[in-house]
Amino acid sequence: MNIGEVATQAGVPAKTIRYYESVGLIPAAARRGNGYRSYSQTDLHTLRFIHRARELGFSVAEIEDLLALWRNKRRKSQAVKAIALAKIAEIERKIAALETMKRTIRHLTAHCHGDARPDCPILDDLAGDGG
Amino acid sequence: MNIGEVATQAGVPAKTIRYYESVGLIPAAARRGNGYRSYSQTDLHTLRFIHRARELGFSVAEIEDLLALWRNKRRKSQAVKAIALAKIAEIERKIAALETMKRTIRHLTAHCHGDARPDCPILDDLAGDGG
DNA sequence: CCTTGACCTTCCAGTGACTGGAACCTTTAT
DNA sequence: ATAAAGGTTCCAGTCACTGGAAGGTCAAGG
Repeated sequence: MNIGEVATQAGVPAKTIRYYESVGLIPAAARRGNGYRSYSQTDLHTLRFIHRARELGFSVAEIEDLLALWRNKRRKSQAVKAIALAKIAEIERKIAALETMKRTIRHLTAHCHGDARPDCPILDDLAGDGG
Repeated sequence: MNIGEVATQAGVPAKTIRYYESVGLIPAAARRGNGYRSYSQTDLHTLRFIHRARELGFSVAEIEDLLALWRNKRRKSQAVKAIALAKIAEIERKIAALETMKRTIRHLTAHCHGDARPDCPILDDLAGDGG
């Protein structure tokens, strides 16, 4: 497969695949006589793995670890589970931070008329007049 | 005030204040004879406004709009409220995406032994074997 | 007078994970 | 012959800083 086809099949832009290669997340692809990159089913499988992990919020660095574990038939499942649980904790922290932001902004908007008048407690509060 | 003091008072690193100036978020500060930047109470007030808005997840571009509205005594409060409500919607989208990630990862971990054995449904699922 | 240290200045480079675009080559179809 | 669609490389930009180098300024202490 050329890069375009594997990109379509894996759901990852061709440009991004070249980027993954450049940063060493995937090994350098084999080349055809014309210099085009050539991908196998295994490469496609790996790219799909990466795509799914990225969707789930894993960083490229974390995916490197995950890929090493995936390829290592002797890995311990606890190593994988630890990464997943840490990611859940991180997601929960992010959600909590966003909930706090949301509550605060909602609170600000609650007292703003939202009409043609200039009076706006949102700006006053952002300025620190109210906290 | 020198940049260090206004930085402490506003809760924004000096480096970040110079950055804000360089990207035009704040006007170029007045300079003393020795070339040091000099800040007024108004500048401090603006920096605090920016700090608080950043904490609440507003981008620098959005803060530019908010600052323009803040300075404009004839603004309509609906313009401010619209930005705030759009931000709430954006935060809600982010939270929903994170919740989906969390549910999926939690689901993956639920079937992984997490022990010394290599068998790991997390990796199998990431690879697409199960979805 | 000299030094030390804290503060200030500028500018350049790096972060994460791409993405856009230029300039060019190859293949396929018309 | 030519055009379109694919491929190649490399450089620059995104966002909001942050780190660091190399140097100027200021107040206090010996």
